[in-house]
Amino acid sequence: MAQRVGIKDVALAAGVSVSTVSHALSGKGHMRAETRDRVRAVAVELGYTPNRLASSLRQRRTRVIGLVSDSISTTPFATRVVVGVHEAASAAGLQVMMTSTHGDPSVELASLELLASYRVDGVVYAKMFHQTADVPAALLAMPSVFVDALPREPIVPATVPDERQIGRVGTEFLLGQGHRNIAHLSIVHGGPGRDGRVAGFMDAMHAASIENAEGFVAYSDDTSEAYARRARDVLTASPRPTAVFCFNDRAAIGVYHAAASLRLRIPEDVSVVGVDNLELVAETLNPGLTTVSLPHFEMGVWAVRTLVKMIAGEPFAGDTPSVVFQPGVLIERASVAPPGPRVTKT
Amino acid sequence: MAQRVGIKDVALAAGVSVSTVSHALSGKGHMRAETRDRVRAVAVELGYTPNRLASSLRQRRTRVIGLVSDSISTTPFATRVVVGVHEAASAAGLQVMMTSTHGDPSVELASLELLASYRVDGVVYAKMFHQTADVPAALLAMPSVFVDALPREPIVPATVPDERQIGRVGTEFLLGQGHRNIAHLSIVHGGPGRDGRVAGFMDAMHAASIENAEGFVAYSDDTSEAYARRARDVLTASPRPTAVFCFNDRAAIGVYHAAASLRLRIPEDVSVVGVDNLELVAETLNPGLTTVSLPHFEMGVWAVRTLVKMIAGEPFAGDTPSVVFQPGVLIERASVAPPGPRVTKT
DNA sequence: GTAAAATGAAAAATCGTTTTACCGTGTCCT
DNA sequence: AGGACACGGTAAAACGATTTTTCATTTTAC
Repeated sequence: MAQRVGIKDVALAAGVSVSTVSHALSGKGHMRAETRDRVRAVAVELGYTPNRLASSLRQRRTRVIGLVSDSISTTPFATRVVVGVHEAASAAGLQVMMTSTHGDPSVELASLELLASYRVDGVVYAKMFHQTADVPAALLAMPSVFVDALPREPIVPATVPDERQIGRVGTEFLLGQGHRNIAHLSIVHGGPGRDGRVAGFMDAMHAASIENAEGFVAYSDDTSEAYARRARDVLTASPRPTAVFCFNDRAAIGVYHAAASLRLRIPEDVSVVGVDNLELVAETLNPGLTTVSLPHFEMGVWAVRTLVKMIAGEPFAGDTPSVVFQPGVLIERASVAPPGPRVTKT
Repeated sequence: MAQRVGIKDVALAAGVSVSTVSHALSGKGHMRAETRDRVRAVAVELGYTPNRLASSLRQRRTRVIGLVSDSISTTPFATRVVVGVHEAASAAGLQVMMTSTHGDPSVELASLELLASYRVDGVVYAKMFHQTADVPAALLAMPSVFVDALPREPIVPATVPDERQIGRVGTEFLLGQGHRNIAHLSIVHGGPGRDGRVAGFMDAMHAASIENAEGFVAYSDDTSEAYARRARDVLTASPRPTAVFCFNDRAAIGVYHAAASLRLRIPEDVSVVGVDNLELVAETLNPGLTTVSLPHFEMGVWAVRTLVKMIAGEPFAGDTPSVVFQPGVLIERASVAPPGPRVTKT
């Protein structure tokens, strides 16, 4: 009882050699089915628990992947990536070792070295918002994938949200409901997310032959209060927009507050669409917020799937595209109605 | 370049034996400082990365702990536990391997066996809401701690929220603001969380010499809509309560909706206090929700700290209390004001 | 009937560390 | 003088598996 039972004990009890036990359990070498079954029976009877340390040491693979993220939960997005990674890893028979770096490069380096010392089979390198990032040298020593970040040099596969499509989808939904005078409430300090969504907004507006769409874009700081102030400007413009497409759900909160203070009803007087699909927010708002969900879960899944391929086969070769853009999908709730004086709430 | 550099290569390059390298790097055996430094220098020069698999195999400890949870993110609480566990683990020089069981006992068993095969030094067993749970047999083989769950038999240390204190704190805050007619909106199907908070509510009311506090408790299903309906009943009672203490933030949302539909202002006409401190919700609501935060982060931290002690010393002995109750803390926002006709908004 | 090939299982090497035992040499103590 | 002990270091034995090699039997082929 003192020691755990090992392959050696099983061998002894079954009256065979340790190599035979190893083969029997892994089903590798050829052997009589009778022997195999007997060995396996003895193993479960003895309560044998394999030692993955020994196994990994010998096989030079651990079936563990690393996940280094600059945050595991300061935003719900990070959490979704984490969940996606875990689910896909679990499906592939992999465990994950997660480290959080708080965006500190020295912590990040330490994390990567730590993961290397555990000999993880690969690492998912995730950022918590869409950006361009350098590839840490330590990453090149092992299979790795970027998530929500574009490597400055295309030496590592990456996946990011298709911001332009996201901007288009949100806008097109409003256009489809008959809106023509649509404002876009965006942010002043922005990266690929901001630019892509603005571009997508323009795409959709132009495709609907609406001129001068640039004029409908307003820029704000990224806090609810700033959004609320800026939204007030937008909603007091003349002619007043019948719908607002927001950079994110926080901006949408700002619009709700501004609308409340202006005694405008949502969606009767103004429709609003967000981006993020923060469930807690979208469902807390009254009425529920229609919003475009960001593909963080999907990015996490994609990341470990391509990591698995890289681990198995050629390291980041041929058919693996360098970067894949994941689409967002529109989640309909109750914050959008056709424009016009008629109230269309069911 | 083909192979990673190991302790052997360092030994060769430094002209010493592998045992000497091992001692030099770990600082264990006695040796001339000069030798030690030279070996270390060679190690960094060669870019030596220790192999924790080999080290763990030999030392019979991995510096990895397992975290098995029935969910990693279906609620923000689970996420907070995860963060607490990671932070405390990182501070103690431990890595964590997390598995999600979706509450399925067979998955749970598989998870525990998997973690055992990786020879984790211990495991944190977390549930996503306060409950009493059986101790899986597989857990007994290694140091382990329960989080947000009381083991049916006291053979494993555990930590849970101090529900009674939480109920008391929320209620006392309202009493302190001068409220006397306080309703408690609770849930019909409940476990320790429900009972504890109701008891805490009673405690506070009785301590304020308010009779018949039971009469102020209303029970609802745990959905926003049900809460809203029940809250309507509560807010149309006569005399109308001047404040509502809610079982959780979702119930508070229901109160907000009911208040809106009854044209009651918060906090001027009715004050509300929640429990959970779901930041996204509390800050989205208008006005911001005053609520009692649940100690999930702290429970995660406590769990790995006591796990560390168990791993180091005597397995769950003497001074370790069997279960510790973590207090909640009141987070003040804008949903509470003194009662009475006067508007006291600053 | 014998050589060659296939089979089933055991023995030995290996993965990269840590740890124990040990070996000289020199110092200190009694 | 002689034992104990510190020092600085090395060799070798673990740790618990997998994989390669070896070896003794059968089977198959001619």
